[in-house]
Amino acid sequence: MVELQTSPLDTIFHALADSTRRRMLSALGGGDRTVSQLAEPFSISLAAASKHIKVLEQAGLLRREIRGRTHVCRLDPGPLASAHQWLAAYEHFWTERLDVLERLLREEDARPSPPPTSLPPAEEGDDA
Amino acid sequence: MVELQTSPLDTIFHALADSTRRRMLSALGGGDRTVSQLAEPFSISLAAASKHIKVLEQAGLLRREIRGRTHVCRLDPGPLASAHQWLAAYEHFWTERLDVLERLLREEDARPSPPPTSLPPAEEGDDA
DNA sequence: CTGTAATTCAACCATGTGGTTGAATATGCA
DNA sequence: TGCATATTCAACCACATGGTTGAATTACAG
Repeated sequence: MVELQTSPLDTIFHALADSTRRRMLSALGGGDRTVSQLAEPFSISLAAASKHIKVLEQAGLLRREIRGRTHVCRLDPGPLASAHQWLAAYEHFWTERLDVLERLLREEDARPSPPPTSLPPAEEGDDA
Repeated sequence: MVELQTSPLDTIFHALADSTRRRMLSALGGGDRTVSQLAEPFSISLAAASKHIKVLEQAGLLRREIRGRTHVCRLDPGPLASAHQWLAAYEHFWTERLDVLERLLREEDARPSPPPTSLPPAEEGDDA
């Protein structure tokens, strides 16, 4: 496939698509953690945990400060904000449910094919 | 690996971790679309597009109504709301940046290892 | 120096992913 | 009936993913 164009959002969402990594982020939400501390709750090898941490790091969700022989990891919320922002574009779809119903009832006649409403930050500029 | 426990959030974030699928969601934001309509902007086979749509469907992001020989797809924003909500737990990390700085400056002495603050909807109950 | 602790690296494995192509399955239309 | 349209299915391929184990690297401690 060779995937020549991987957008930041691809990487961020992929990093979030694993519950081990999400729980690591949760832990980091409580403060800085070393690699071993992040790995501790899971019954996987340190090497496996190290790979997960690298995925988070490459998604920009985690900054690493090497202090002697231990690596201290800190949450970087920036990419989470990006993801949150992307999702926010769809917010009205789940918040204005009753509103939509109301609007439908208010309309004089039903349009057979409604003109595309289109999202503000979407279509081509989706990954920008 | 056999992945015996896949959480909904795993599936949702995985579905979002592909720009083709995100752009399909964008299109659906503008109204219902058939499979061919969703596939049209992309230079991939219909079979490949069909697979993407199935991923979105299994994540619950898309509902399909079979109308004769065409499948009409509709955006289901529910799972987007879940993802948005999960991210919202981290919102203060990117909104209260200056606040944190201020708090640090206000503190009398630096604690060497700060007591874990812990996130409200996180840790074990991350996927619930 | 020597041992141990923290972490990564490298090689390997099973399975998943995203793509292809060609055939199958309906459905609509003349 | 017969053909075109819309979509999926099945088999295949290259590569990614998440896990393992064992060795390498680096730093602290006696």
